[in-house]
Amino acid sequence: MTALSESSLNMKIGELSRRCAVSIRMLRYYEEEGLLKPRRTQSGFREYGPREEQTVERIKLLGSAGMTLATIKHFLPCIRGEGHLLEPCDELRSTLVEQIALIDQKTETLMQSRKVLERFLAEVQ
Amino acid sequence: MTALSESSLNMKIGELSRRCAVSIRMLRYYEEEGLLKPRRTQSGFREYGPREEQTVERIKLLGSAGMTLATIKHFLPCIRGEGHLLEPCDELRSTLVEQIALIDQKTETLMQSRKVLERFLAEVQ
DNA sequence: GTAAATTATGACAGCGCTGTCAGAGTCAAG
DNA sequence: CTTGACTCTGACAGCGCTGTCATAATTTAC
Repeated sequence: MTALSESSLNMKIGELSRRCAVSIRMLRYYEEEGLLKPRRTQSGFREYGPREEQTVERIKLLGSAGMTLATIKHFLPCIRGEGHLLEPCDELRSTLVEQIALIDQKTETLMQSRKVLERFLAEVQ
Repeated sequence: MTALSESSLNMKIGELSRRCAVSIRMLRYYEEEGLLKPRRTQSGFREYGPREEQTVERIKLLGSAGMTLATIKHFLPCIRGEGHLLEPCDELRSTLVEQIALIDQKTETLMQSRKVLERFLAEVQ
């Protein structure tokens, strides 16, 4: 029987992987890095529930914002619900500001690079 | 006598490093990757001239545009003078277009990330 | 009961540089 | 000739993931 339970209360890693579109490798890696702590069956298989699924979604969200797992791990406890923040944690606030500044800096670098390339391109025409 | 020749015709790696502000490690790496082929003294020391210095400058320029050394290596022969392109090489043209598209894509990703972070930040306030 | 699918752990590789360290030879100045 | 500065080669480490492979145990399906 293929496991396709809707609100899977105890998925094994394969199903969570499918549902979250995150590779099994990465799910194990999240655990390795301390972002996920699934229960285990007697035989040692990982068991994930909705809570873990939610955590993975949060990780994906923050990850898509360019945060490293280490940073995400740090602030995972500050996050709740559908991406809403829990504690008005000052540290989180300043980290967010830093991250944004970092992004702006990277963007600036990319714009510089683009200029250089455009200049080259203009010369090849 | 500290070597500070103006138009150094045969600099050793240390001087080129200073003049180009590129680490010795990287100069050797450029060579390893086939971007630079300095002469050698009898004892095996690398000797660089203005030509090599110019090459390094080009590498820096293209590198600042986000190109990998492999890509730079590929098109180094197409470049001349102060960053002016030599052969109106079609391949170079399309590579430049690709690189620009890549940059735009990265920029787009960064903007997405920024949005996510901004949204978070707004919620912490 | 047996084969196929799934899981477990651990380790190695790769991206594209970049630093650093070790061991040895070379060059310059005093 | 000795010392210190410089160079040589080769190799390992790290960034932050991410894939993959090997070996073994477990579970599932027929």
